Amino acid sequence: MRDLLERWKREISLKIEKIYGEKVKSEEIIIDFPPKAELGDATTNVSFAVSKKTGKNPSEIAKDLSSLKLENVIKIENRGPYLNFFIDRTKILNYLYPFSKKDKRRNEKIIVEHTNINPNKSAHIGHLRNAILGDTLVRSLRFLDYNVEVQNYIDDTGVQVADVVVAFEKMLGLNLKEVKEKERERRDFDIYCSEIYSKVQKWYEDDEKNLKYRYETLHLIEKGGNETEQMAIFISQKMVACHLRTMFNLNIKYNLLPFESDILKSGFFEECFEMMKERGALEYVSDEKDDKLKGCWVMRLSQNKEFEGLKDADKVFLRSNGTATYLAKDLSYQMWKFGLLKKDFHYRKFENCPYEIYRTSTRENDSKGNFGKGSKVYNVIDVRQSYLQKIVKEGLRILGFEREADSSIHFSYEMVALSTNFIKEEIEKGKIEKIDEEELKKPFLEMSGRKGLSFIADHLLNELFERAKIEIGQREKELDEDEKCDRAKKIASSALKYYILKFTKNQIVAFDLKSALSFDGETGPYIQYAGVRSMNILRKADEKGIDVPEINEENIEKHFPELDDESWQILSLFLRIPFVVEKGIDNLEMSIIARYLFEISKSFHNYYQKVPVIAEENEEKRAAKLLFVSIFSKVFKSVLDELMGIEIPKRM
RNA sequence: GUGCCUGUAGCUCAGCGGAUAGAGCACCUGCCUCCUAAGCAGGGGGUCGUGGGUUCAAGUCCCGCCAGGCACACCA
Repeated sequence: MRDLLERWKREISLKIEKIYGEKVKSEEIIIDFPPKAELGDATTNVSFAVSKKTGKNPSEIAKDLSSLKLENVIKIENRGPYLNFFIDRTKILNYLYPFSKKDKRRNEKIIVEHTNINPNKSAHIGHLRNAILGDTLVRSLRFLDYNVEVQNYIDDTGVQVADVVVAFEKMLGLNLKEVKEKERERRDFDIYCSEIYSKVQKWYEDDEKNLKYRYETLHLIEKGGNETEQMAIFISQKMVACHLRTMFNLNIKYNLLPFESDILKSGFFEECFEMMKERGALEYVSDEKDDKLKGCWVMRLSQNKEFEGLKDADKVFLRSNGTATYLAKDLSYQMWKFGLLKKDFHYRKFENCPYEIYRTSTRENDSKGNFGKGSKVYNVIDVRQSYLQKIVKEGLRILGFEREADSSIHFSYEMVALSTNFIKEEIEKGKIEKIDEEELKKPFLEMSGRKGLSFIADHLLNELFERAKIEIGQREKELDEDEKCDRAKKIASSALKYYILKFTKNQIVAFDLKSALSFDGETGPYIQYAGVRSMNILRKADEKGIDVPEINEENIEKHFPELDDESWQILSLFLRIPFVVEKGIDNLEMSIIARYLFEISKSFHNYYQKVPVIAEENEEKRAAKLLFVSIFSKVFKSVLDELMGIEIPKRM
């Protein structure tokens, strides 16, 4: 399709030169899609550009240009200043998905990092937004035939996990064996850990003396070779397994789990630190100086225009106690992703996962792998970390890695907050503790683990699942449990994904349970239902012994001249798929893709209502319609799956 | 203080400088003997926060203002 449009542009450019003697380069010509289907399959407003050069009336120009002859175009209509193109329907198979995948993009590897949930808490709806946006980006890139590696970074060091260990060992007095038993008892181990993590925070507040356990524990974990370290490893592994399971339920998968502890042990930081020093990018704040940063190695950014006006433009890289800051770890990791470090991890399979996934390792006998070395890196991280992402990028630039700095893309999006209406309902149900009245006057509140303001991903998915089961039960009384669960799972997952994806990235999602649980209107199930309806028609045809023409060029040439406009208009929407996906990626706006799929569904529902297929009396026309439905069904199903990981249930 | 984001229908939100400003929800009216209504058709409902500017054309671009949110740690 893209090649075809390029050829059109060249033709249009030549024609303009021939008529007016003015040159409008083919790159300047924009071929777009008209706002309404009856206006054709493609459109251009090139007349305005010509008008600018010649001073002629744009509508006149459009009229002159409508005499063009373009490849596979059956009719060109001028409507006011616009030129509308109507494509030869019998040629659609050349441009329809599955497209001939001949792009030369395979050599390039793109790395997408998303999800990144700390292994001390359960996934909440904020993490869902991250994972769903990240996964849709990954799917879109793969759809356009890019080679993509998905990484889910695990921050298993630092106080987060240590606090859970303190909770088990010191607050609850459990040893490793007992913790393992606890894990076997509770399938929702992540939720249990979140709970005790929150309790241990209070435990610290109640008696400051308890804080000493945090540092003792941190020290023991760092030193290694003891049961405390073993417990920390056990907890983070199990937590990660829980997170992977939650995301797997949404059809979201990863290729590699880089563990922060491995980054530290592999010496990435030291290598990066040396390079930074060599480039003179770091400055040591000497102990003699009366500076609050004395004893630290800092990145001086105050001279940098980008960072003007900051309160404090010096970022600590190495703390005065000799440990690396988040910035330092992140920069080292980012460098590794681009293959800029000499050092590399070892790799081994991560067990406890329903599909094949690797984790980083520092064990000498684990294998070498072909991870990292990307040419472009997308980091899916919410907008609150923009500042740090900017510094990481600047770090690459300072080190002279201009290309890598430019190829480091922060996919930033707004947070998920809780709508106060929802919070009020939860307070009434006793699920959330009472909070300040003043706070409740705002439209939404940021989630906070400390205040207990959060909504757990698995709980939401469960509510959706149960609701779907009820709806299914109302429609089909005698359905076996397995089939019912399978359908409910697909419906719940799509409802959740669409709910998140329909928002643009800069819009704060003020989470509201009622709209999240909706299956009507602009929702995932609505989209799935369009697919189900197309299958219903085909099934009915089969039951009645009506022949559905096979999808091939011969049949299309034979039947499509009989095709009604309504059918064609839906197929015409399919022609835009690669352009829509590309636009989504260029703008990092996944809602474009989601809403486009909703638009297609809407046209099909409309068609289903308006156009009888099986009941069509004219056999020729019926064959054409059935061929259309068959194409719709196939393409729609594969596009939904590939772009959003949404599967269509057998029936709804 | 500096920077980023948001402001469009009662509510939640779409709207890459171009065709009559849209969708979903909510409300009202119709449509199940039909390819199952998780659907369809129709209706009411808008000074696109505000004041300037650029343009043949501005909800969209530029500047100012107002209102909300976020970020700027030896936390990640």
